[in-house]
Amino acid sequence: MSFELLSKPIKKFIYEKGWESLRPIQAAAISKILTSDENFILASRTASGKTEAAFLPILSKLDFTKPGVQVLYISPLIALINDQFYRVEELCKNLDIAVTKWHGESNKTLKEKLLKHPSGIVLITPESLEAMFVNKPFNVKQLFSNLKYVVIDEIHSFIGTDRGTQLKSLLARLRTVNSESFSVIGLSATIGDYDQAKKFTGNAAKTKVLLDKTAKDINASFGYFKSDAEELSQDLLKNLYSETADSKTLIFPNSRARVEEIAVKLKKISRRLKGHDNYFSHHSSVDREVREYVEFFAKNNKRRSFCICCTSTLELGIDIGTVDKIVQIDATHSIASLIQRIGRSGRKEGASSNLQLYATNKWSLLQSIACWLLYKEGFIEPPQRNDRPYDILLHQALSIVKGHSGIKLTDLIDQLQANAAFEQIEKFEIEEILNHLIETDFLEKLQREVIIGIEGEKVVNSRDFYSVFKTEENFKVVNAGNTIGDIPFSPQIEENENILLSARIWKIKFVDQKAKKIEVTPAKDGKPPKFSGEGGTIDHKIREKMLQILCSQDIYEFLDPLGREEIDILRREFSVFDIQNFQTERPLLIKEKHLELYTFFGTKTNRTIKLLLDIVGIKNSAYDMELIIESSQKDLTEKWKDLSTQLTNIDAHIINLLQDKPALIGFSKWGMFLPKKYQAALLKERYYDIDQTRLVLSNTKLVVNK
DNA sequence: GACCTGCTGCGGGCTG
Repeated sequence: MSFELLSKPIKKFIYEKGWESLRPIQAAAISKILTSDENFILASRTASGKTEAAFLPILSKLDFTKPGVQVLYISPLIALINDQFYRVEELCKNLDIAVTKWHGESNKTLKEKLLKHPSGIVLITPESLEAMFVNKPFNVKQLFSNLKYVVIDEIHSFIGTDRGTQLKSLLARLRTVNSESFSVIGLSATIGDYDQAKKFTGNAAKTKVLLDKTAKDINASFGYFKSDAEELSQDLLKNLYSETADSKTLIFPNSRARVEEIAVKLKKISRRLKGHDNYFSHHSSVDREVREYVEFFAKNNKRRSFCICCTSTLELGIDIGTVDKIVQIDATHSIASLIQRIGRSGRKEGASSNLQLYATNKWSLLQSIACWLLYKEGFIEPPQRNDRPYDILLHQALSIVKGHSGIKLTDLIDQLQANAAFEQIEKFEIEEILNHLIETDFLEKLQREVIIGIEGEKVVNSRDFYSVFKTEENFKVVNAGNTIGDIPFSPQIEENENILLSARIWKIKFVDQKAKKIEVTPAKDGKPPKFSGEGGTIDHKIREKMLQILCSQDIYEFLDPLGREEIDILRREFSVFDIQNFQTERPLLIKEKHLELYTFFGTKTNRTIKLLLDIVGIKNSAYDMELIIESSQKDLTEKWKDLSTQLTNIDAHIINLLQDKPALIGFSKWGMFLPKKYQAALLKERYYDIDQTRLVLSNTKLVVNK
C-alpha cells in the first residue's frame, strides 16, 4: 500500500535492492510523511530501517531541482554522518541529488562547492551548524531559506541535554531564515518520554509519534563473580574468555580503565591458549585513527572472531557489521544505555540478540538485576528536565551577537524570547542576563546596539566556542612517532611507570609537561591509567526496583547459583526491616554510634536530602546506597519530618552554598558566566531534584531494624 | 563508582 505512494525512481530503487517488503516503521512513515507536513518521531528498534523510513518518502516527495538545500540531516557523531553518507548517497545515486557532508573533518572543497550551488541534502553536526551561524550568517540564509525537512538521528541523545537545547535553539534560528517552514523527523530506538520527544521539534501539537514496538528475542545469561575494585577475579576472566573466544563480541565494562584491563588480560589468555589475537579497546582516550581501524576491522572481516572492549563510544549506531554477542560487566547507569547496547547484536533480520551479564559486587548485582527486569517491563527512564536553560541562552546570545556583528539590544531580546528552546524563560530574566553580560564586558553597548565585548572576544574567537559541553585536558601518548591515545595527567604518569592503552602495555620513557606528551615503549606488564569522573546519575525507578527485589521472594532463573546466593544473603540482611511497601518505606539501620539510612532514591534526590540534612545540622556522609548519619534516632526522626519545610527556602540555601563552593556550577560550561542567582537556578533544576524530594519526604516512612 | 560528543579561519610550506 505504502509502496504505491512512492515515486517511480524510488520504487525502482527498492526493486533493484531486492527488498521483498517494507519494514513496519517504513510502511507507516511512507504513508504519513507523503500525505502530511507534520513532524514525526520514528521510534523503533536498532537496525529496523529508520533512515530509509525517513528518506524514501522525503526523496519521493520533494523537488530537488529547486535551488537551496532541501533536507538537513543532523547527527550527534561525525562517524555516523560518514556511515549515513554512503546510505543516503546510494538512495540518491540515480536521482541526481547532491549529498554533502558538512563537519569539521569533511572536505573543504566540497563545502565550497555547496556554497556556490546550494542544493540537495546536507549532513551536519550541531556544532558545525553553530559555526555556520557564527561565521557565515549570510550563507545560512542562502543555503537554508528553502529547507523542507530536518532529520535528526539518534534524537534521544539530544532530548533533555545541553547539546539538545543548543540544537533546539539552532532549529528555531533556522526557522527565522526559512521562507515557508520545514518539518522535523526524529529517529530513535530509545525514547523514554514521548511528550518530551514531541516538544523537541519545537511544536508538540504538530508532531506525531510512529512507534514499532516489535522487539528481538534475547538469549540472556547472568553470572556473579565477586571481584575487588582494583582487579577482576580470575574466574570471571576465564569464564568471559570461554564465552567469547569463538564469536564476534562487544564487551561493555563501565570504565575506560576496566576496558583496558579486560582487553589486555583476555589477549594474554588467548595467546597462552593459542586463540586469536583480535582483542581491541575502543574508548575516548584511544586515538581516533586507531579506533577507526578497529571499526574497519570489525565491519570488513566476515569470518574471524574478534572482541572489542569498549565504553559508550560503540553504543550509538556506528556501523561495525555483525556482532554475535554483547557482554555487559556490572550494571549500566540507565535502561536506555542497556537497550542501545543490546541493539548492537543480532542486527540481521531474524537473528536474535545474545546478552551475557556479569556482576562483580553485591550492589552492582542488585542494580544489574533491577535494570534487566525494568528492561523486560519496557521501562525507559525519562530524559532529564531542562526547562530553563539559562546557560545555553547565554551561549546563544553570544552566538547571535557574533553572527550579526552588532545587533539592536531589543532585537536580540525579541529573538531569544521567541526561541522555542527558551520558551519557559521570562523576558525580564533575559534582560537581566544580557545586562550582566554587558556589565562583565562580554557584550559592549554602543547606543542601541550591542557587540561582542573584550571578555566576550576571548571566548567567541576560540575554537572551543561552538560546543556547549566541557572537555578535560589530556596528554598525548606517543610510541615511535605513532599516537596511541590521549589520557588525563595523574601522579601515576611518570618515567618507568607502566600503563595500559589501546589493548597494549607500555613503559613511560619520558613525560614532556610543556608539550603535554608522553613517550612510551612496549612493555610486558602494567596497570590501566587513572581516569577521573563524577559518579553517574541513576534514575529513581532503578533504585526503587532494587529495594523491591530485596523485599520479594522471586527466584531468578537467568541468574547463576552464586548470584542467587548473594541475593539471598542481601535479602536476609534486609529482613531485619519489616518493609511492607517498597515505594513508601525505607530501611534505617540503628548502629551503636551512628545510623545508616538506605535511601534507595535516585542520585539527585540523594543529593538533595544530603543538602537538607546539612542545612538542619545533621552530620552525615553520603554514599551511593546509603547515608551514614551521626545523630540519634530521635533527633533524625524529629528533623526528618521537618526537612521538607527547608525546601520552601531552598533558593537562598543554594545561593549560600554557591558562595562557599563556586565550583559547584562546574558541570555547566557556560553557566559560570551567569549571575549567581541564575547559577543557583541551574543547580536547582539540574543538579538537585526538588520535586522528587518533596514527594519522597511527604511519603517516606523510615523503618528501623527489629 | 562514569561515559560520550565537536571545532574556524588564516597563513605558510609542500606536492603534483
